[in-house]
Amino acid sequence: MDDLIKKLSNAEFFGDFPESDRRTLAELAIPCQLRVGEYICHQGDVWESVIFLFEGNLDWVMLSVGGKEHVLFSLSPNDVFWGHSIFDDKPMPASLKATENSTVYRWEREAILPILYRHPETLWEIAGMLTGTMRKAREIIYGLAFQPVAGRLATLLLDRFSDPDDISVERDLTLSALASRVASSPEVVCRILHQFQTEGVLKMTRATITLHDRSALENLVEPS
Amino acid sequence: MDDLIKKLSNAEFFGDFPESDRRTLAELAIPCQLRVGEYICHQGDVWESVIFLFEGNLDWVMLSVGGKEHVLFSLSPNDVFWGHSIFDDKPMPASLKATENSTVYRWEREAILPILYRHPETLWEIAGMLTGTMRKAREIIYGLAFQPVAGRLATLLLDRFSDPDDISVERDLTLSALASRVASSPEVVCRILHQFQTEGVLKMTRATITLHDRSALENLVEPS
DNA sequence: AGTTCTCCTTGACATTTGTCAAGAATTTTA
DNA sequence: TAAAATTCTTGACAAATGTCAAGGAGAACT
Repeated sequence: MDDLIKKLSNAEFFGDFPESDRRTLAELAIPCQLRVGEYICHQGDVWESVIFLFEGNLDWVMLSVGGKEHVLFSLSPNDVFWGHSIFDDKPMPASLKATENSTVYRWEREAILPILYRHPETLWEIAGMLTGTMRKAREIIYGLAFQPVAGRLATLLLDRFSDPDDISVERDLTLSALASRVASSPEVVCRILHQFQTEGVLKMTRATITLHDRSALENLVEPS
Repeated sequence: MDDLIKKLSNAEFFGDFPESDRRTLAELAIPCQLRVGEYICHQGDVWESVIFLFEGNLDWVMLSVGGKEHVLFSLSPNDVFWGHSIFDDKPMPASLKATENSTVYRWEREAILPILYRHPETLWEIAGMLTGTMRKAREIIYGLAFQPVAGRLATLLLDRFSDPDDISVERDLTLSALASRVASSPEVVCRILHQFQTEGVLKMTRATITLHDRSALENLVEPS
């Protein structure tokens, strides 16, 4: 419990609350343990909750009628996520799925609203956060509308190699996982990665990917 | 001026304000006349404004490096649009372009904030509106990630034929305009429309499109 | 009426992407 | 350690889409 209060002090929105409010929050929090593959919210459900990801990793994933998945973004420890339904009472447009065993604390809308009302400036922060999410969505649309799979994959890789000094990263995502992030198939992703390797852009082993030519990837993003 | 005040009373957000605040808003409003093809805000600019579309039509359009355009949605008369920069001071992710000669009233952030602060509940409405925009974005991503061009076009047509009784609509969008809404090319759109016609789904003349088989379009949306 | 311009239409072709299938490599489970 | 399951890899092929080019049809302008 004290652990939660402490973590909340570094969280978005709640970090600026007075200690007493964080204590109240911690008392009201509903803890949830999720195993890999489990969902905390399902696309289509009305889900009027806020969650704080204590530990683990959650993917925000869209499911198609045909059974395909598209992962739009991930939540990392310390992230706060506001269910869409809180703001408009409508069903959730995607699902939250655990990709690791995760610990989550959840608040129902009715529980958290009274606390929120004590901090009107938080509403501005929420508007800012929602705007940020819209910007992320815009980037995804841009990629899908204007870029081929190779370009989207390049963007994804550059994101993984965000530290300019780190030339090597673990291959912690399977080809299927990569594919569901660039809206393609594992086979196509496999081919493109090997093509990158052939061109000397990177080198793969089963466990790692080593980047040899960062600028080649950067040029792939936004070519034409 | 009185005309503006009257129209504002039917607008989102401002409609619930007391008359006096609407009057203040009208006084602070900066009127803008836009001719077809002109922009009121450019992708990349920091644009801390709110606008009210008095008359005309604006497209929210994304520009690619390669010069292509993707229209995500349109604003109609009486719509209120909040520039992203208002909430996070960052550059706009897309542009607003007039597709008809339009009359717009604009408020700078600093002008409108004091009024907004008098109505805290408006911030909830804004959060709801932002959530609605995110839902729209989600639909676009869904279309791009999971549906072929024909499916996206079917969605667009069904939207135009929203009234079940109206079997005929004007062809007010050129093939290029249609293409930029489904992220494709005019040629492909042309072919698909003619294919629809061949299949008896609809009938085109130069001026109108007549729908003959609504369910065929509905089945195209979400096939697999 | 004629010219100019934009838009529509179509064919042909290249490129990209999706899909199926099969086998190899690796990891997990028993 | 052996068996089972998953993941990776590749080839072959089909389908979807993009692009170029050329001509026709209509609208706008002079």
